[in-house]
Amino acid sequence: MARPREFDTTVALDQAMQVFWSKGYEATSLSDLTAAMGLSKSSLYETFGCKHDLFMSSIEHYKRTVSDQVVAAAEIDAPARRVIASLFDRAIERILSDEGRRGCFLNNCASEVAIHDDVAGRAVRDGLGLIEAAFFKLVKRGQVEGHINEERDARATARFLTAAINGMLLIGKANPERETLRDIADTALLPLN
Amino acid sequence: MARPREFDTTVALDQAMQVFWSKGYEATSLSDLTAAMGLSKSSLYETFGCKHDLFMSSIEHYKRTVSDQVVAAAEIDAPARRVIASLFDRAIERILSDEGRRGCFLNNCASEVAIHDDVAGRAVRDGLGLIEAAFFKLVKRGQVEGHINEERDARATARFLTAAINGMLLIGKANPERETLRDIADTALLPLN
DNA sequence: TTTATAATGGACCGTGCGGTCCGTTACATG
DNA sequence: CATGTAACGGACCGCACGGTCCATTATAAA
Repeated sequence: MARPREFDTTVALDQAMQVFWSKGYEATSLSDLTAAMGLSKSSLYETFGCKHDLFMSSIEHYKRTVSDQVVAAAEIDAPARRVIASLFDRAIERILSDEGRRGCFLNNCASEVAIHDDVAGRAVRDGLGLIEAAFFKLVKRGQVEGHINEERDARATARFLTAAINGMLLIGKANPERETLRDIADTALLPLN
Repeated sequence: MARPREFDTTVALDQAMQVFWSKGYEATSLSDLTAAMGLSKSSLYETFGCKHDLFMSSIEHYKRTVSDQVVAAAEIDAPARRVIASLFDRAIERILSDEGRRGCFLNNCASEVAIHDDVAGRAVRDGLGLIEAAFFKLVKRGQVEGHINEERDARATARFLTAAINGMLLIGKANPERETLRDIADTALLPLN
């Protein structure tokens, strides 16, 4: 009956997300998107709607990806405190790789559009909530395991860790130096004592 | 001989900075700038050069402003630890005010342009260095005064505080809730113990 | 093989962009 | 008052943007 889609929608969405992630919303043109996704404007509009719709879908796609990774990390069979430390370590390595310098997509979105774009802002807040939830779980577990100070409020600590890792990613964009990032990560873990 | 300038260059530069700060570089048009600055395109080009030149001047203007404020704060006649805490408090109040939700201009620039624009990136790094330097001074003083743990490395702590306050500002953009920000600030100060 | 159908490429549109240019204006000087 | 000069407003330019539309194409079903 119909000509079948020659492209994988999820793959295309991922490619769109990569572009938004690297360039930001405003600086991304439809040409950038169609080039990266390998389809024409008409197909893009047919499948994903307008630029802003696609942007929102990209955020949701990122949230899915991140939440998968973060849930996976939270379930790693190692002391929770170690897992938290390794999340910071991994973030450092990512910043120092060329690809990682673009930081966290949610972070970028919060910075660029969260104030002016309520819809995107809410999606970003939800996404950050996923990260906070993962940290919360880990902090709780770490307290049970005895490696994290039980006097700390787990919610407050999780919120802090979310802010700290995002702050580190941000600093890393302007100043991708291992020593600086190491200092930030090491100090950020002190409140766990 | 010549018709004198009817506007104050510094004031106009400040107005340009406000626009870039609120909207970001890409989303700011020349019309936005001329409207805010109260002059025409030709005068803008005559006095400030192209959009990117004006953007760089805005960053420098911000650095001057910030460094003034920050130096002033660092010199306040109060225990350094208290000054640090009040810097976080002030940041929280600013985020919760409508105007403050746009965060820190350097922070925004780091997020939006630091990766793709080397010149701006370097200026942003310098600016963050000013903040780090102010924290460094305060930490050192706090250690002498006996309110900050002397075992802490002052440089590492200053770097951490810079990342933490910027992380908090970032989270505040997506989630401007007092309780969350309070948690972040309180926990961020624990490494001083 | 024919037919119905939907994805496709690319021409096309109006708009607003960053940037240039020049005639006009208002003043400091003589 | 006359004149030289520099800042000014705004018309103007080419371009790329986001978005629309439709003839063409390839295929699954009959």
